[in-house]
Amino acid sequence: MALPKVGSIGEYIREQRQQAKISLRQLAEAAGVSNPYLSQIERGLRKPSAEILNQIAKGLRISSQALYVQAGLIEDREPPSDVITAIRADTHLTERQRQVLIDIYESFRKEKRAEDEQTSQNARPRHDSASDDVTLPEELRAALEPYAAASGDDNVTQETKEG
Amino acid sequence: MALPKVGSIGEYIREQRQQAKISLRQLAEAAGVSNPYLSQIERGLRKPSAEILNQIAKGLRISSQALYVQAGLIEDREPPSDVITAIRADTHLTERQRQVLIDIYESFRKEKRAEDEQTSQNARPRHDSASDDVTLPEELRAALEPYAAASGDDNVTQETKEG
DNA sequence: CCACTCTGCTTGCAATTGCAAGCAGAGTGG
DNA sequence: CCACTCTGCTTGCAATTGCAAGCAGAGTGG
Repeated sequence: MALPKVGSIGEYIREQRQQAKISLRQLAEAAGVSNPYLSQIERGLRKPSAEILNQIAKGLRISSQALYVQAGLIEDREPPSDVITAIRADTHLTERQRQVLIDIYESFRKEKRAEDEQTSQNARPRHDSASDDVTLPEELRAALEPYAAASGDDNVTQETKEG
Repeated sequence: MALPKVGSIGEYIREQRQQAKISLRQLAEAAGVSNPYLSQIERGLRKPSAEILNQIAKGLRISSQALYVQAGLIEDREPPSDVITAIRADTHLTERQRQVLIDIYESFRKEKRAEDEQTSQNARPRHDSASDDVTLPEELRAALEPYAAASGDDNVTQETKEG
């Protein structure tokens, strides 16, 4: 169960190569690997490094991802459906930024939920403003205050608020 | 230019690990590799196989793709902002909430990029305190003002900025 | 001080990768 | 038939991976 089917990567490469009507040696050259090695990879006798895999994908002009998925190295297209998952997976953010985004998102969710409940039965006092209101709970307002409140100064305070 | 920087995969792993506040041995165990090997990978002395890379990604609970991109094994042609996709697809948010989240996210991205350029020179750990400044550009501060600053005013603007 | 437990790193070695060289079979053309 | 050129495969070996064992330093607690 652990390994999807590591061996099948070779078969897959061979299939793709034959479909492209190119010889083993041709692909080997295009991919920058030796032909014996490619032969062994296709037959499952060798476990190519990620780099080699990538070069082969280039040589085949197929998506590297397709190859990695076949190799069981990528979970087959992680569904980005979940906002939190996407945020967590986003390497372009700092951990702190991630946390803030998630906090905001969750507060939005809570708020929206409460709002939805209101439409059926009256639960909470609500702002007059009809559709567009976006409120943040107190804790989050506090968290955002440094950014939203300060208007005159560009330099955000260096105050460290731990934990 | 083509290759981002193959060696940086190790640094990237180390960064992610330290950000997650786990020790080398802990990650090694979580990833199912030996601690000496992980040490060598992080320092760029070893070129891990695709499989190992995948396990490490799992251990770090980050996207395998992010790691492959870092390793220069995937062309990163994919929009790295699955976050935006996820936000757009989230039916539990109001349109206004979505817009705010996306705005914040994008400003974070800009900020992080600038920060990375700064720190790319020295491979040192960042500020010890995780208190990293999370700043928002002026336009965003303005956008958030109604929520963070004042609580009484309902008069949300009707201006629709079609994007 | 001493024992214990973390931290990451170094060493030495079996296992594996990756390739140069070469083999056998099929096809082409003189 | 013979020479040549494809096809993919096998062999043997240097280079590399990946790990068990162990080291040194820092921190904790008796």
